[in-house]
Amino acid sequence: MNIEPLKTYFSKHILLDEKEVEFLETVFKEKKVRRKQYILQQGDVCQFNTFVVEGCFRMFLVDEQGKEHNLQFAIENGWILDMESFYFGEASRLNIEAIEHSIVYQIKKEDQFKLFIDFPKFNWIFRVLCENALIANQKRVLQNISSTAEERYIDFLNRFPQLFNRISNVQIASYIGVTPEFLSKIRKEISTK
Amino acid sequence: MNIEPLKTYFSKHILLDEKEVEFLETVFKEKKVRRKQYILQQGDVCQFNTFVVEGCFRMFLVDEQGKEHNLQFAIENGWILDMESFYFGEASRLNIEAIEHSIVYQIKKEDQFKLFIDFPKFNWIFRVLCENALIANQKRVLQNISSTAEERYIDFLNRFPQLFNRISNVQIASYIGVTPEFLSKIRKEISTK
DNA sequence: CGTTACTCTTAATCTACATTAAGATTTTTT
DNA sequence: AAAAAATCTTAATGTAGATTAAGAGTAACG
Repeated sequence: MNIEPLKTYFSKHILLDEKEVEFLETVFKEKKVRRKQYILQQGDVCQFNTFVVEGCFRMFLVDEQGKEHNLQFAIENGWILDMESFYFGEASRLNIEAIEHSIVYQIKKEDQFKLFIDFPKFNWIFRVLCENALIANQKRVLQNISSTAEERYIDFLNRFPQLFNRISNVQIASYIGVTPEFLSKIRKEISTK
Repeated sequence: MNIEPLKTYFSKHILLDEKEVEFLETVFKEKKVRRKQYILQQGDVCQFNTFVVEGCFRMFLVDEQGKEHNLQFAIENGWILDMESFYFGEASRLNIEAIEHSIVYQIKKEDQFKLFIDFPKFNWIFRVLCENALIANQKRVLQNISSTAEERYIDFLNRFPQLFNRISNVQIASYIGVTPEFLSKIRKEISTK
């Protein structure tokens, strides 16, 4: 399998030798996912860690009232999975849906462990990736408990400018934690400033 | 230095050999911190990753209006640091304050890297610790955008029963993202149910 | 041991955001 | 190209939680 995009991605973090690239080729599987298809449904166990080569995904929770809440988006060069379900084999409460026709590479838990054990370099990379994700997540928590919806929206636009024209305001509203109606109001206020 | 508590802690995750324990003894430094003392002040660079042996800390942000927002608590066997500042050497926007008289072990960035490089085992442990922290943080984000303050409070009590009698409601309110007055109202409602 | 500093509560008023509903517009599917 | 589905907006009304203020209780410190 041709894993050129993943090779390019990892090369930005660390130098890979031939053996490592070869191993990546054996453990990652390519998958095409059409718009609106799910790669994880609540109730199922998250079997794969997913690297997005092309396209766009969202991971969301459906609450008791049936409302959806977006936890994360992932586009090119991003990773997406329910870590808890993936590592602990528990049924997931989350869904991952393609927002656009997409191409992903997926790796199974056992292969990821093999990767960490046989090539500690990857354990290092994934630690760093996880730390960066945690830093970003902590900022989001702080923002949720200290900022207004307008501030959160403006910050979202600054932080994910690539997403602005790719996803609907309904999805952005769900990510920053407001209703689409209220986001519409915010956008009007901003535009008349 | 006697790092028995840290040895015990790591032993729960993985078996340590003598060389590793020796190394831990050379890189971790004990520090006593009195109640209300800061081990990190906003504007400074976070120089240490801190393991709590005894006592209790909170990490918080002070917003433009001077209000404090608690991002994290740490008690016995917990870690606390501003990762972004620690790894990237940036000035921190966060504060870490002792809520009780405490004892901690601290490690500097260079030593932590040495630990990761010389003993990949620790790189593994810290990846796992980080993944667990990320999982917990993502749950908190989801809760912030999908649950009421009352639900968040009840969940806090269930998740951190050890903290309930150790920290004030003011601090809990700041963690779940409401004012102390509103938390008081919530508590009243719960008690009359 | 007294004093100072926090904590907790109650209540009145205020505001950010939710809900409901409805119509116009755009996008997607067939 | 038509039909169906989803998006975006506006506006009226409702509510969770903030603000302000004030008093009583508790803990901390010199």
